[in-house]
Amino acid sequence: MPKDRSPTRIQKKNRAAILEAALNVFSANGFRGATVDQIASEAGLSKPNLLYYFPSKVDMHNALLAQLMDTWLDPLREMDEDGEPLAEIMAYVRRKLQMSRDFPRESRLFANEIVQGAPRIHDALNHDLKTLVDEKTKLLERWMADGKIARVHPYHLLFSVWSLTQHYADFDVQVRAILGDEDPFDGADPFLETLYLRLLTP
Amino acid sequence: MPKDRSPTRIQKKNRAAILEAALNVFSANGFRGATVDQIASEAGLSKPNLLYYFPSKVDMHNALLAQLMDTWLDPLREMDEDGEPLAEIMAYVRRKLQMSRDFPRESRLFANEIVQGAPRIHDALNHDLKTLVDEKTKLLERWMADGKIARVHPYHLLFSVWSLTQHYADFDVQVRAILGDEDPFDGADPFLETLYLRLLTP
DNA sequence: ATGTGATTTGACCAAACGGTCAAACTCACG
DNA sequence: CGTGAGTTTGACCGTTTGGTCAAATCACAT
Repeated sequence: MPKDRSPTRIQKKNRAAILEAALNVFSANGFRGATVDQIASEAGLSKPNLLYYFPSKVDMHNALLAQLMDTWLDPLREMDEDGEPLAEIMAYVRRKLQMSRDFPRESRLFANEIVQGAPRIHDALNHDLKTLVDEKTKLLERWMADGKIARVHPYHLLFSVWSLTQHYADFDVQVRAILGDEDPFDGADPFLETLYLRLLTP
Repeated sequence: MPKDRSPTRIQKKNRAAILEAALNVFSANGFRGATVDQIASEAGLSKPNLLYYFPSKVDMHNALLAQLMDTWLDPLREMDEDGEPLAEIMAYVRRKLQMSRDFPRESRLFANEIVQGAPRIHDALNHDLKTLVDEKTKLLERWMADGKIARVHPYHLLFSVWSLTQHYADFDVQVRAILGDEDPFDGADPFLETLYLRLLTP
């Protein structure tokens, strides 16, 4: 087992390679669908070598989810109470859509986990996510009370942002089956712009 | 193996029980995450007995997906070109949301399949779905050209309906983590009503 | 009741799985 | 170069998995 000391050059390289491979395999097959052999082969390492860096399959999965949770909530965290309300929300939507474009595997990792009941991240949902969401919905409600944006159910407003943006990553196969060669994001960007402008302009 | 003749009373009962159990297990764990033993135990039958009715795990999964594909596309099929455009679309959204409420397991079965690249229903997406969608988007474009509804990208309009409605079934755990005791659909219904009214009113 | 086909099951199998371990190899550093 | 820690692996283990099979039981038409 690698020591707790500062990681060696080799440790850094291999840990990164393993997490990269694990992300590919977990996001494409779900936790139970992924096999350690598959991750090992994708990382270019032997199976025992993998388990030398991560004691078990669950550990790899946890490492990915933990590392990801923060990144995933960042776009919402950045919504600024001092900014122009409508512009802040539109920017949030744009950041979320950008994450679906740039990190589709991460999005599918979450989707897999949540569709199957989130057995491994239930706590994070009820604490980290719930806390942040409650803070930001208060902000949204203030903006609505001030007449800066139209009145809608703030929780469902957030749900709509999540579902509309993550759809392009999670249901990519379906989207491409319909669109053919057309780049999904070329159309998604102006569509969401229009949608939220019409929905939220007071 | 049961004969091809007209199914006996016992065959009907057991096939139904198996599909019901399989739907529970597949939708909660994905294809690879589900085990035949689990389905058998949930159906109250022995494993060999299960495989007497369905020759393999894949066959159970296929039976579910095939049986489901039609049901799933029905709400869109019912969108009537002779109806009032805006009302037709709003009714479609309501039907889709109702399906998320009434058939969350079916929704998650699809979600699991598509998030993981739809390996088993690629063809159905490219034929059945694509054909129906192309037919209905032509209708939407006609309505837009006639000024009956606002101009938006028709494909992305359909994506938005799918993602916004199915979100309540597929991401149920997350939605409930945020909403607490509040019934998700109580808020979803008026929210989507408002959203599509504002988006599509010309 | 009896015979025939439909139904059910305990015992079993080979492959795939997550994980272990001792032995071998490599690297960095004095 | 030598040495000790860090790294790698082939062989192996127990369990789980999808699936098989022969034998036993059941349902029902005659």
